Order: sequence, then structure tokens, then C-alpha cells
Amino acid sequence: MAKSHELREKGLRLTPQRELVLKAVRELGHATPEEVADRVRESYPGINLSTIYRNLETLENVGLVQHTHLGHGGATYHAAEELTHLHLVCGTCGSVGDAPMESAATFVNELLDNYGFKTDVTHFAIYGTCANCTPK
Amino acid sequence: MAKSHELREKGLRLTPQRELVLKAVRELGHATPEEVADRVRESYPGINLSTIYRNLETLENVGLVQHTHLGHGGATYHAAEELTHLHLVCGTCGSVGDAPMESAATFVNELLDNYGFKTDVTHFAIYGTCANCTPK
DNA sequence: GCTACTTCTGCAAAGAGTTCGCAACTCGCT
DNA sequence: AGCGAGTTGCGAACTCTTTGCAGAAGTAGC
Repeated sequence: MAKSHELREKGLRLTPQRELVLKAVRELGHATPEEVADRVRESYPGINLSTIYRNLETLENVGLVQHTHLGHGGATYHAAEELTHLHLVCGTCGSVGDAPMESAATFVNELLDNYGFKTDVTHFAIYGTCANCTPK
Repeated sequence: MAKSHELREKGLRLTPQRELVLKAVRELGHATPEEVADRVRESYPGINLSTIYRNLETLENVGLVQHTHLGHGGATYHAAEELTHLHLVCGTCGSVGDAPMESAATFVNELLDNYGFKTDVTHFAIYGTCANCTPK
């Protein structure tokens, strides 16, 4: 078989729902469960929300996706391979921007040196006001 | 009157519930609505959760408290005057540590220079693993 | 100190988002 | 093809938060 199913390699079954959830997360970059559901429904209308939640959880367990807290209350999911950037959430317009991890390198090192705290900068959003919303 | 009620100065009525909510937030440092409720109930057992929520919202509107997203889903409230530090949330043990804002100064400046993004570091937690949970 | 006005509280119900139990289904091994 | 385990769908349950309303309490004026 040419396709070495990454899902199967993780010990998971290869169901259309599962594949679509993973695909949706990858395509969307970052998305709430609800957004993932909408995307999946485009090609698989009957999918149930519970299935989305369960698959996100499962995929997270095997390390293919990860969740972050971007906004108010809801978790946001990412494909694991995209976790190379920070999330800049604008409190005014709600947009989510990206910045490379290196921006935070010195910050992370400082926290590690001074507090022994190993920061995972990608897990939470950086909150503030984006360029567009900042009055010049 | 010696007591220049800060609440009244903001145009709010001075109710025992309101005062206790504010006091609880100040004493707790950072607390979820539920924790605030528990604290308030120590001296005012009958207080209703809605009242907590409404007061937190009201106090936030007048700038006496502020909320942050520390963990999974729930908002966490702070007294405004305590917003001088970052929150280091440990993903392993769940503890919340503090670090002075200055730690993030260069980071903040970099984001501002490169992306025009004005960071409010206090609003979201910094996620990672604390010294205690890091295997030596 | 009393009255009237307005805000605030308590209660209960409504909502949003997420999780759980269970029966039916289907994926993958043999 | 047949079997067993992992998955899905569905509905109900749950948690957290918000809302409407009536009664209670705080504040200002008299």
C-alpha cells in the first residue's frame, strides 16, 4: 500500500469521519470544534458533533493535533505540525495573527532561567491589539 | 466621611454583596467566579451565583477588576491593581505562578516593532511546566 | 427621618458548549 | 466471509453563564 496511513500507525482506525476531522483541522489552521464541524459537514453532512469532539480528543492523544486557548471559553485546535508559531489574538477585532516562535525565544529563556518555568508559548494565545485596530 | 467609597465614586451602589465580591477578588489574587463565590459565602452565605457574575462584570466595566483566561474555559478575575505580573500556568500541576511584567518587555517590544501588535501580556496566561513539575 | 426613585439581588428558567451512555455499525484481522 | 474491538450517531445529561422578572435595598431629596 502506497498510503501509509498515519492514523493507522497511531493505532487508530481509519474512518472517513476521522480523516475528515484531521483534514479540516489542517486546512483551517486553527479552528474551534464548531468550525471543524462546519468544514467536515461540507463533505460529510451527517457527522455528529460528538464525533467531532471525540475525534479531536483522540487525535490530540496521539499527538496529531493540539488545542490552544485563544479566546473566550472555547478551545481551538491545530494540526500538530503547524505548532511553530504564536497566536496573536486581537481583543478589538478578534482576528488571530501569527508570529514565529523565535520572537519569544528570549522571553522563554528568561522565564526558564529565572523561574525554572518551561514555557509552551504555542498553547495559549498572546492577547493584545493588532496593527489594524491600533489608532495611529 | 473618612471612607471615600471607591464603589460609589464609580457611580455604583454600595451593597454588601458588591463589596464582598471586590474584597474576595482582591484577597484571592486570581480566582474563578466559583472561587469568588465560595469566598464571599464565608461571610455572606446566601449570595447567589448570578450576583457574583453580575458584579464581576460590573466591576470590570468600571475598571476595578479584570479577567484573564488562565485555564480550561473559565475566566479568572483579578483586582485591577494586581495586574502587574504575568501568569505562569503549569499544565501539569495546574498551579499558577507569577512573574514580573518586565520579563516580557523585550518580547512585547519585538512584537510591537515587527507586527504592530500591542501585547497585553497580563490578559492571557503563559502556559508551560513549572519548576516543580519539570523532571530534573 | 421618611418617601420615592432607581438599582441590585435572588430565583428560576433559558442557553451555549461539551460530555456520556448505549445500541448499531464498520473497520481490519483471520 | 465472519468476528471482535473500536467508532459513530443520537439523545440526554451536565456545567457554566446569562437573562427576565418581582421584590428588596440603597440613595437622594424633602
